[in-house]
Amino acid sequence: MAQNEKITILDIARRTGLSKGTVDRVLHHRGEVSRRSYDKVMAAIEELGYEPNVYASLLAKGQHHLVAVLIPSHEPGTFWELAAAGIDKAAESVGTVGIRMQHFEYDQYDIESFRAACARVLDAEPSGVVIAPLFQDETDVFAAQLRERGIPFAYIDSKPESDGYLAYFGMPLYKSGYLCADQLTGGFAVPSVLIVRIRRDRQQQSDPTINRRAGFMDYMLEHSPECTLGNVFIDPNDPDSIEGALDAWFREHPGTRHIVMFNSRIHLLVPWLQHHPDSQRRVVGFDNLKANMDALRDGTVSCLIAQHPDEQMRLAIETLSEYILRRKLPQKKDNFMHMDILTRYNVEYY
Amino acid sequence: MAQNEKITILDIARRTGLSKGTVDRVLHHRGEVSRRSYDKVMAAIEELGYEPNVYASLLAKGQHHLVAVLIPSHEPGTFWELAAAGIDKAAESVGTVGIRMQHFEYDQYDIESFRAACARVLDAEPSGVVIAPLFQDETDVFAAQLRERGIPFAYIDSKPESDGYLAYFGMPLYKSGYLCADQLTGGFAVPSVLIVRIRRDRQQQSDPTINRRAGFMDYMLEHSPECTLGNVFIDPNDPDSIEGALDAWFREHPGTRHIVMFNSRIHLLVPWLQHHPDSQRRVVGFDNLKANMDALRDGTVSCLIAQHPDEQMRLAIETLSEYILRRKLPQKKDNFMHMDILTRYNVEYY
DNA sequence: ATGAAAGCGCTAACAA
DNA sequence: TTGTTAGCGCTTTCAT
Repeated sequence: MAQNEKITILDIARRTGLSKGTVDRVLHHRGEVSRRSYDKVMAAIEELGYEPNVYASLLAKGQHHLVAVLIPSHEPGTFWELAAAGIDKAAESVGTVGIRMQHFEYDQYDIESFRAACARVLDAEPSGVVIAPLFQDETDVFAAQLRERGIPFAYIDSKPESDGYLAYFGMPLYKSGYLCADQLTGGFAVPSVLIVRIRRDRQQQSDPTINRRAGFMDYMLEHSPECTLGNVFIDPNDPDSIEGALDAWFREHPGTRHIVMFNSRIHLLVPWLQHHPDSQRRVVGFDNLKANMDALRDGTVSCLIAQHPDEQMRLAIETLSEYILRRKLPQKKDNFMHMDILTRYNVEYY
Repeated sequence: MAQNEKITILDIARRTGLSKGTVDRVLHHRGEVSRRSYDKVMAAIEELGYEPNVYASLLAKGQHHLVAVLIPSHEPGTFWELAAAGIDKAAESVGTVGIRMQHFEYDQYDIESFRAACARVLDAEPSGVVIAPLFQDETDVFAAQLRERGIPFAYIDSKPESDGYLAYFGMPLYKSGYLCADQLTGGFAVPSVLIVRIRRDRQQQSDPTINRRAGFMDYMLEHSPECTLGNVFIDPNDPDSIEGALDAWFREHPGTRHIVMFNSRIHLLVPWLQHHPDSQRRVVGFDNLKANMDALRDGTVSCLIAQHPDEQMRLAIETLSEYILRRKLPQKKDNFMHMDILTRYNVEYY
């Protein structure tokens, strides 16, 4: 792969009878070069098989790039905390190549804070940015601004409809719902399933789980058409209401043995589940939050579908780095990532 | 994390009243330095928070390190082909930091070829080596030779009892058997299970799956104590014998619905399974070989337990690189890696 | 449009 | 034991 002989710009300068300076100019397409010289240099590069020495280049320009990461603020124990952890991992691997990272957080329930964070990102003049987009329209606006400035960007977790991004890393949502249904039912027909959902108040905030729910529904339709699907809405900030809501539902439908949630909050059900044990019950949720994994370990939750958000972050950052440093485009633009099935028997090393 | 000011060896030379040369000497512990100077330099380094500039270093010494990878030869479609793929991935990430990779293959059924490969590795004078050890004793011998020469090494997939390695990356074998049993039975008691094994002829070749089998047995004992476990041995090179062996077994035990293999060869059963369809059957195997994943997709195999051997390889190489370049020890020496559960609903993006 | 030359931070050979 | 110095290959002024 790598050339064994080390051809330097000096070699190609000599070969063409030009100087290092001119060679450098054509190498970086920064004009001020006669057509004739340009061609000669290109020919020599081709002929000699020149490959730039990255270290020398980096050393000489002493330049450090900045990659900005724009994600919802990550309180401990939340999904975004996991993603944030990926920043540090990535920093380790690309930090050595002259890329620094800075993260900018916003309140996922406050569109204004998102706008403000975008502005701060632009002020920092990054060479690239990773975006976890929760507000569709605002993200499009921001993406346009980035494009205007020629700043490459990548999405993680989800992505808006608009194009122009360098890469996307995330879970295939529809299929995750399908997989979830299979794990919940084991492939057998079941009489009824309880879907627990978060009550979202107001706002254009799109529900990120609709696609997942659709996949789930389709699986059930195909494999368990007789199944009754019940919905219960809870308020994550009011534990009592959760107990109440579940009590109410089970009073009506005591036979339900299958419970599912499509977001990362399955851990909210743990208290109720523990007060009402049922060895025949199956509970499936999403994402490897600590609280969720604990519930898996003690058997309260049967299965979790997870996706290593830190890996997605790392990949996004590395892809961006490759592009920034060497203008290398990713192999695939849309990278749908593997969905991990977690049970009590394989959580340990996750 | 990263220092914002760039402290160079010149800074610390000035600070201590010494020269760059001396600073460099203490930085690389290459003696010829008075105790007094040494201390002063160390103090200054600490104080100023000096961090070496990797590019400058790499540029100056123009040296490229070699990491040797010693694995069984990887015919297409085998487990080791997957591991080998990780070499290229790692090459991408550490290649930019002055580390090249070279792999040395051996015949996993021929101890002599292993010895020969070891010799070739030593000849190449690598700065580090990754070993996939299949021959316990010979590996120990080789490890000793490496230690003698001060060459760091890491194991992947499995590791011998002896110490002295830098790191290990692999699957927790015993637990993988346990997990496998859970996936096979779904947690329910089952009447009988057929275990298909590879007939190994002669040689001290340790069976890499014994631990896995032990984990499996223990699970069954706990959850399905009444279960009958049958063993059938097949010869991977003789497809006809496979059909014959299975036919024979099922003639005697027509009620068996659970089949498992503890190595990566579950795909060998596909022809037989397809000729004898049974929608109630569950078949579980290991490793994400293409043939296995195909069988998963078409429903012949129910579940695969996999481990991304390419990731293990990548991690081993990166860990070695960190050590070679910066003498940085890995956080954990023994890295038991996550076991992935693959079903037809989540193979697609694996 | 092109060339010359001064670094970037570190290494290593050579002097002292 | 320590200091000096000439590169490593590339970038970037500043002349020309």
